[in-house]
Amino acid sequence: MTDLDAFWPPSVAIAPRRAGSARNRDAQRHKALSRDEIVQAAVALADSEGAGAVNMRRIAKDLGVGAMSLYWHVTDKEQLLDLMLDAVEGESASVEVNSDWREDLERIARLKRQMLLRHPWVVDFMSGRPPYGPNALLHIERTLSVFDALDVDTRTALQILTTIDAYVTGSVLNQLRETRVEQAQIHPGLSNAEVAAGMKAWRDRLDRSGMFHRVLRVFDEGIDPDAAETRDQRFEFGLDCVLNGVTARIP
Amino acid sequence: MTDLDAFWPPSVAIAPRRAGSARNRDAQRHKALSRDEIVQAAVALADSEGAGAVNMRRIAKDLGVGAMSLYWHVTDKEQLLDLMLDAVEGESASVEVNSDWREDLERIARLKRQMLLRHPWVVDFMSGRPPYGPNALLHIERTLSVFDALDVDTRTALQILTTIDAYVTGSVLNQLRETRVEQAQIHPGLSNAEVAAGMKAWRDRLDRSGMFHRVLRVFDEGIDPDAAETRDQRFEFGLDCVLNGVTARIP
DNA sequence: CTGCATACTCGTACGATGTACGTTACAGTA
DNA sequence: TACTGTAACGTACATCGTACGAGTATGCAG
Repeated sequence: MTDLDAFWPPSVAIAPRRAGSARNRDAQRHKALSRDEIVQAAVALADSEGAGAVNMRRIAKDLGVGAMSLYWHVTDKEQLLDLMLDAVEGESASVEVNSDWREDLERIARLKRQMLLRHPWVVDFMSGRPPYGPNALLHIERTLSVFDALDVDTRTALQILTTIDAYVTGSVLNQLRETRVEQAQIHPGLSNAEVAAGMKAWRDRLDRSGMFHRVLRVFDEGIDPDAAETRDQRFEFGLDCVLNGVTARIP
Repeated sequence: MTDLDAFWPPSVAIAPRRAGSARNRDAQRHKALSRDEIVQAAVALADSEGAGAVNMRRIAKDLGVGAMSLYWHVTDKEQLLDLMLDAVEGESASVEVNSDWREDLERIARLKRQMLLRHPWVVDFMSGRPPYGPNALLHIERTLSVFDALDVDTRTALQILTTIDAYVTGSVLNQLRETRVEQAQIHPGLSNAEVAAGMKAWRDRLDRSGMFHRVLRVFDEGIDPDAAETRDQRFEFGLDCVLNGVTARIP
């Protein structure tokens, strides 16, 4: 595995990894800690306990080391988050690309969605973080190859990719807003009947105000905009729209 | 102005506002604090100094009040963030709707984008928060009216709206990833030449690895995927794709 | 073997933050 | 005057990021 750290853009200051030089790394193999290990422990923690559980002391404990030991390998918690994000981007960097551009773009979109659903904390950390880490670049390189055989200029190809990416990201973000509120709701331990009663009371309040005729139609037609069963299908609906629109840009 | 608090869904526990009853509110008018004031102060703070600056002590100081006074009107920081989000959703709730559905949907999308760019902290707080506050409902009600004269079933209408919303949100999120890294970069005070040199060195590193032929094409064609000048135009490209795809769903 | 530099590890401590708890202040009522 | 409900607030504590510097292990030069 090549050292990908060299491929961070200059706008991101990724300090060189502090791991021992090749000469003495053998001699110190009994030392467990390395930057990659820290990143993976942090990812595992975020996966299992959510973004909120990610703190330096806890990561250190999971690794069986002191909290401050981490700071030899990463400069910051911020940098660690950057590394975490790029690490999971690597999961979809080797997506398969065939000859049918539409199928390829669909596969890329679904793969990215699955990645985001596997690591829901990504959307919590994403907002202020550099978008072009090494693995993200690998992913872009890979997905650009979809257009190799097509007569599409580079700029358009890139715009198509970012359009799809925007849809996928936004879609997962919305989905997570739904599911997390649901999960938070399980906690108080209400019976199904109580939940239904709560919904009905809400519906009636909206009704009495007279301001929500159309929203009530959604309600009364039995459409649950957050229904878990239709989540994939709703994603596919939007993806289909986006790709249909993209078709016009591809000869 | 009606009291919109009644319209929060049952999955969200919004405690009744603690403001004095109508009877004695007059008598205590000299007391400054109210929930709305707190929310507005928090929004103003987030607007001017970013999501990171939002903390209870600071909000209280801006209001000239003790930190713990806020907790009479708000149960949580979490709840305050919920209220902040819904408050800014209200800004686009009264979007104009005319007869041309495509123009309407474009206007709605642009308005939401402008709102998110005006309040960039929204994307920082959005992820785990309830999506259907009162103002969000008003917005949905309003935008559903686009389909009034069209022969589109409710479910499809809703899916079209969430598709567009997903694109807009994801697009702004990606844009903010770009701009924030740029702004962070201004700080060290490098000269233009130094920045260019850094970019060139990065390009050469990518080149030497031989793994990034297509990414380098983007580089060498002078395409800056984050160029500020083309940001609106890139948004419009994707929006156009999405709406073209939506057209197939509308008779 | 001794001394020393390098490469790490980690304990302590400080400032920032959310907020539980209890107290204080004041208005209205009786 | 005494009592009650509303609201503001001061103190204190747990949790977090991390600066600082001391401690330890290893390899090497003499």
